[in-house]
Amino acid sequence: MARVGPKLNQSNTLLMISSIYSSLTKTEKKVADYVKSYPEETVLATVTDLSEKAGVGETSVIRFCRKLGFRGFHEFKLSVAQDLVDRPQSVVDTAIDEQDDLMTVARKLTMQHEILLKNTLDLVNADHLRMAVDKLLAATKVYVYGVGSSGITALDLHYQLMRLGLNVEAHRDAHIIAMSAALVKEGDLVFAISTSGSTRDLVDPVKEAKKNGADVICLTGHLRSPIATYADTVLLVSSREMPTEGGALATKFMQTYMLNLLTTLLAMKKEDAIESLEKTARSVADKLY
Amino acid sequence: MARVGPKLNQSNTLLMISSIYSSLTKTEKKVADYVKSYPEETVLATVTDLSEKAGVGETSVIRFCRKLGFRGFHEFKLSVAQDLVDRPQSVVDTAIDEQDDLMTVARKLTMQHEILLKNTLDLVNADHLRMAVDKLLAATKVYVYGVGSSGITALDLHYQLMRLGLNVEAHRDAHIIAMSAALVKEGDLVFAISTSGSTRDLVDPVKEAKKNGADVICLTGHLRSPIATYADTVLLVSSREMPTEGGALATKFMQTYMLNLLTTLLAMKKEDAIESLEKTARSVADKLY
DNA sequence: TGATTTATGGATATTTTCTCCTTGATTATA
DNA sequence: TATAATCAAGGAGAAAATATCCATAAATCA
Repeated sequence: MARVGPKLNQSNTLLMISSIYSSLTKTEKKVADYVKSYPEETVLATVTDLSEKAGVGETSVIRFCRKLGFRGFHEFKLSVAQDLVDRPQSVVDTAIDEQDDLMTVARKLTMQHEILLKNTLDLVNADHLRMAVDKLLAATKVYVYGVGSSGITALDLHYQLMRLGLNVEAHRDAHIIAMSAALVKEGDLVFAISTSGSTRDLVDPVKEAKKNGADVICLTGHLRSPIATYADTVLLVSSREMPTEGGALATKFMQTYMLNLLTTLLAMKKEDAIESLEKTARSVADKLY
Repeated sequence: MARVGPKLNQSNTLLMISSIYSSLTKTEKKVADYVKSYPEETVLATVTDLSEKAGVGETSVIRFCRKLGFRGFHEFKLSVAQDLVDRPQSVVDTAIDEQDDLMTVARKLTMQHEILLKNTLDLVNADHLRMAVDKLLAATKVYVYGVGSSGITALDLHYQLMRLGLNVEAHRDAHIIAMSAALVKEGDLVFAISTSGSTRDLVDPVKEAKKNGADVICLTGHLRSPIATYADTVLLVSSREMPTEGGALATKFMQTYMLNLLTTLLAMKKEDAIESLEKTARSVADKLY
């Protein structure tokens, strides 16, 4: 018979079976029935397995595959396997439900994170971002401040800037931040991280630092917050709370993204960036098994 | 080690190859390279074909498949076929160029992060994730360990678990980790974070902790790494080989995602989770302007 | 350096796929 | 109704593919 057949990775084989079902012989229909009922088992079966399960001869199985347009049993199985991959659903509600199973939660959470990413991209202000990069590269010394969850982000930024070879110091103790800010000089850069933008322990030191002549960049989720008012450069991340709960989760994630963006741009602009990265990587190489 | 390996129709095999790439032998890497470069050809090839194309013996091809967790070449091909469905995206297409302007970099980086998210979703092993959640909730005390960049992630996890009301402690000093691990008891849970999975300062304490009867969860980018071998539960995130090519950035980002997933699931399963979150939020409310 | 482990591929065994051919059933035709 | 012609179906065994075993080479260790 003429080869009507599907090319791998194109049409839906299970559907195809239905469409030619009426043109199949009695025996071939048995095969078709089994395959449609148990596609997962079919994918793992051999010709002999399938012929037994369907109650037909092996030859009939092969003929069935040929009739569908495949070169043999092997190609047929490959195609059924591809049908089993769940394709991305177009419209999905990403709100996590109490009784969602684990993988559903994972999928929905991934989608939520994707949406957050897109939102933050919309919030990126090219001028402020460029300023931030230039100021970081120009600064005599960079002081990163943050408390609570943002304090940990401050450590992340410190880690990344240090690896790029910048002169940087991070603090997440309110008292030490206050003292540090009292000592900054012109040419220094303060990088304040605060999700709310209203944290006293950060707002006061930022005011102090500005008075002392330092430049101030802030990373926050709220544009109209005290800290954004005092800062010279504002990096904004999406602060929209996630449906389930934790704004904290979303915020941390978006802060990480923004730091990556910043680091990437810095690495592109700083000549010896790659060299610094390699040096730091080598320095811990012998700590591996 | 626990078999995390790929179940058909679940994880992304091409990605899995990248994640264990460093643990492959020279010959096996040849096979991996060919498969990653020509997945379409691979799906239609026989063992002999593939061994010739890759320039290795047939046996090495079979061994390669087994190493990935498949029963044989057949299952391996089936899984690669499934990967080829509807996945034209790759990080390569969004490679950042030297002369890209700032917003282009931002857009490309966002895309890269989206792809990373999807990739890590493919790597999520439901069984291990469920185990991780249950063990975290059941543990008398949770010890989070990490050094370097992963040490900062350890602080993040500590922050999130603490807010959920768990009994948790985090360490990122190699000596203190070693001492802490020497003192863990049955009923305790060690949560080890290591991108490479080969960091001595973590592998040794993990061994020690296991000897002392503690359960071990690890968060790593490499499935076939020492730490994954010793751990009872493995949480895998998408990893990239080259540290200079943004590997470190990607890792931090994906670790954050995985922690969010874990935290979300914990919050869903733990009765007084919301209450704990509210309590901790109120406790810092008066620190705002 | 010699000993021991690990990696590798060729020879070969085993399994699986596929072809050939016989048999039985059904339909068409005289 | 008998006979020819066509078609469906499966078993036997050939062909092809996969997997195992084992000898050898390479790497690592003591």
